[in-house]
Amino acid sequence: MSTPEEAKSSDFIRNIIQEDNRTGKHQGRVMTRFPPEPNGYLHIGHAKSICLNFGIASENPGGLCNLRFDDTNPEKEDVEYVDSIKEDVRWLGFDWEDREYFASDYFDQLFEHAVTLIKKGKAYACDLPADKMREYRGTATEPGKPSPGRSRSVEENLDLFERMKNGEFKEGEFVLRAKIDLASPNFHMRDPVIYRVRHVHHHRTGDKWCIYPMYDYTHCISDSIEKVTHSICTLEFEDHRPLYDWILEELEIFHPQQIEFARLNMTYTVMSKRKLLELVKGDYVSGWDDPRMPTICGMRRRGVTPESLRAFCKTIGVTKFNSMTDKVVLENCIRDHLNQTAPRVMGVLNPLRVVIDNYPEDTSEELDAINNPNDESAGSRKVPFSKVIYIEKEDFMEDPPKKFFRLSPGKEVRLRYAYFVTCVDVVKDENGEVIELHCTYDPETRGGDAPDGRKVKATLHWVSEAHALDAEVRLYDHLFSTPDPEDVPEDVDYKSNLNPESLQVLSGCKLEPSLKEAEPGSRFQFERLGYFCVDTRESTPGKPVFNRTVTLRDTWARLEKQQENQPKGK
RNA sequence: UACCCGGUAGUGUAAUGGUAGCACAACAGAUUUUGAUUCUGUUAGUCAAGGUUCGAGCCCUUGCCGGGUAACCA
Repeated sequence: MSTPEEAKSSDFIRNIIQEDNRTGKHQGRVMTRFPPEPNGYLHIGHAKSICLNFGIASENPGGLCNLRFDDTNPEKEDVEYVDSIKEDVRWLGFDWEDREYFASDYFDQLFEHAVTLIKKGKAYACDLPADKMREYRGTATEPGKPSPGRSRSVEENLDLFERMKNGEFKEGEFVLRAKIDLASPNFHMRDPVIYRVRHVHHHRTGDKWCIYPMYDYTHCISDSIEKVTHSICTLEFEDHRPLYDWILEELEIFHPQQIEFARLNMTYTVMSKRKLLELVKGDYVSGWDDPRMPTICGMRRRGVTPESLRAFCKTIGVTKFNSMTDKVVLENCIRDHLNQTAPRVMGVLNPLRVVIDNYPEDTSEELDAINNPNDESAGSRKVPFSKVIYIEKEDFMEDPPKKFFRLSPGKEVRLRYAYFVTCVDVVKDENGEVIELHCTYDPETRGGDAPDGRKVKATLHWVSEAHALDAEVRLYDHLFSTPDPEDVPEDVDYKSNLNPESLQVLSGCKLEPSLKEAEPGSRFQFERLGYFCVDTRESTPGKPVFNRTVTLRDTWARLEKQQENQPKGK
């Protein structure tokens, strides 16, 4: 028996591993790794990779997944990113125990292996400048031509590489190249650079090195050192696999299998680190953790749960096909989990004052409200009710269309957990805008049921004016207004697709008083509206701030939209 | 352009030569003190052409379409 949570999910990668286990390829051992470069914050695409790598490890007996920082480019990397990555992986619910590695920890071994390659005549020092090297590499139809350094002797190469390490050369003066095949149709095999000179400080190794290994060279050896059995990466590395294999074969060391899968694309957002960094640096968003960002920290701040992110990753699957996942799939996973776990409360975002004419003055009463209909153990709470309350502006229409069930003159509705009320008067300001309603209530309907069995079509949420907690509420919409913001003509910047209305800040929202004690980060369902959480950065007891994580499904809004689209409706 | 990879309902994915299934979306209905949730039902798919086979989404060939690669980034 298996619960839905642990239901088996299979994909082509898991199938390969299963087959390897069956044939005893690695004696049943399964070792994966999550290898981020610490040059940015993790986003939901990384979550897919994290869930894949850690998930596979946990599904196999004795399986392990390492966290390894691919930190071979000190110019772009920083400890700030290292720390955030660790926090995000942990928050997502995964544990790498003591297996926290850095490619930079392997710099000595990497150097020795390069010496081995040189001694085998499989690597050489090359002093072609970058632009010349590009030229010498050839084109799609023409093979590359050998650089002058290609024929250097082993001794000379050994000496040159040693001097590169010792800092005798300026940046760009020399590189170390693998000697493979200048005529290969695969450009990565046309004598790729494996070491370059960089006189820069590294966030971990300090000034010890002035030569740094390249990704292709570093990654396969790092995997090998860690005895990774299955090295899972994204599709753009497919063309690198022959190089990955070549290096390990020449070095005659443990040979992991590289497997590529399609990275995640999602509608209404961008996923490239470069673009996300641009949005942060250009102040298009408030930071990496802006709740509109697809970053893990952004979604965390928005109120998304790790459970729903994991469920999402399971839902989208793993393939080699480039696809675009609809954002509603994510939203659905979020609603799914929050619906089970979030306590219900009442909050009015756009308050409309309602005076209940026949309710006694200077008194109030406490009504029982259920905390979570999906979780009996969540219990109930008391909500204060009094003569003046607020309801949502949207819940009243003076001249309602046919299917509008909510409040309008003469209509009776239920106030959730309270009473039936009937609208008897509408107060307007000089502009004709409704500013206050007068209602009467039926004392017999206390708690929300009519003893005479009469029904109402709508139940409204409300907050007592005298007891209300004032709060700021931030409503978020898609960061971009088009489903595929990167799909722009060549002369157009993707940022022109930024949604100018992605953030809406509401102040003077009225919340039920129980929310006074809400901890930063805690999540609630505001009944009939959506899921909200207390902002972890800017909310204070004196000035509470709530973020809307996601709306509830809203059939009425959809109907309204349909009517708008065909104004000829009956 | 050369090379590599891919193409299954609107979207995301199963089917390892043997009944094309699931989820989301959409639509219709039931229930409902959240127009939520829940439940039921409906719509809708193998890129194309040829070949192999008793049998092809799956294998082969060609074409079409999409993506990737051509940094001293990862």
